Amino acid sequence: MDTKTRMIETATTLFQQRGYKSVGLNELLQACGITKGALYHHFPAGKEELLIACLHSLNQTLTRDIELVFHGTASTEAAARAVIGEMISDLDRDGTIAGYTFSSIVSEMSLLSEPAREACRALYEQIESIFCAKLLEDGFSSDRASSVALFLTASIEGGLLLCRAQNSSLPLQTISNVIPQLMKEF
Amino acid sequence: MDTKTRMIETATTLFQQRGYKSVGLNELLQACGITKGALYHHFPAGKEELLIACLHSLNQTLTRDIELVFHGTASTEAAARAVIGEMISDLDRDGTIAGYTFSSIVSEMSLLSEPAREACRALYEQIESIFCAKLLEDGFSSDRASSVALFLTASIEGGLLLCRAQNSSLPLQTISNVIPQLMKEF
DNA sequence: TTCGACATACCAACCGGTCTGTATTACTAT
DNA sequence: ATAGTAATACAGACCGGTTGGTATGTCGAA
Repeated sequence: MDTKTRMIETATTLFQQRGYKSVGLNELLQACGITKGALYHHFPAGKEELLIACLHSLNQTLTRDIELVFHGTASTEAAARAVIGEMISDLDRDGTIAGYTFSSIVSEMSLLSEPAREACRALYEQIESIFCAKLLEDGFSSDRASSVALFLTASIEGGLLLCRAQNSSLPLQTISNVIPQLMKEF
Repeated sequence: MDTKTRMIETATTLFQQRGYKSVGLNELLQACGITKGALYHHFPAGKEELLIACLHSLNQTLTRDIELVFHGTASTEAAARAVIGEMISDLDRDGTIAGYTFSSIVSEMSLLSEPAREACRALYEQIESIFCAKLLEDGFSSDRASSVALFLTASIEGGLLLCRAQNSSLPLQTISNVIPQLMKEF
């Protein structure tokens, strides 16, 4: 794997786990096994440009991962619960959340960097659109599909925050169990 | 108002808006209109001790504010929507979210400081317990009440993240509209 | 005259970022 | 085919500014 890709992948995980400011440049470089020369060669604008690159990369990774799960499941409900299930087992195994969230980046950077905020917005939009497409397949109306998609995205991201605060995967488990109720047409 | 209280109130808002690391000590002192002497006089352990104090203070403020709304409304559904309504008008007025959330602190500090994580956990627990009590009043079973309370907390906090990313209050509006569905007994 | 409540000067460590040096690869002119 | 050159891909020393934190000084009230 080339240096640039390795940098992005390593940095993405660090940023997801601990946010932007908390991850120092030197620590980042050490984790990637590179030097400042390499960083500023590939990302002339420095740390923030790397962050944006990480968010774009995350967009593709996340899209691929989620769509993979979605194509293998029947309903949106089952798909959502499968996604949450993966998050739970990741969390129980590693003790930390990285793969599916970027809440730390959103909350920290939305007021600080407009490009970063925009990249986060696009990421959420992408996730919502995948949920939304599946909901339409399930026969939901366009309006309700987009509402429920947003609600799913929000509750999963919020659930992750609760997991972080409790240092446990139970909140996500509860979220997963309540989701069916949300899916009922009426 | 005495110095210590003023410090806590000012710092709380800053931490809520931008997280912990992003708020520099000097900036904090300037915003509070004090000097380092005062800070380290009242909080010998420094910045982190101040953060913990902010979280404890936030716990009381939030409890009071939410309970006030809850006592004035009939159902949990109406109460939750009223709380969200306040968040929306705050957001539309100030352009920034502070009063009801601490997601930036959770995601940034949960791995970094155990006391901070614990304080955040207690905060969420407190919020959930208020929702839960009202749900029990509404006749929900104990199990369902705590599940729904957690779900409400998560989706509101997640909705705030979406608002931050979109720089708009629309996500919370949608959340508010979908909540009734969640409340239906079945 | 002691003690709480600060103010202020100062500090080492660290921050993100720049600069210059160098090895390797790619291209090109003869 | 080969010598010359330019561009790429780093490495690592260095920089000014900022960080959180400390030590000492001041001053009014008890």
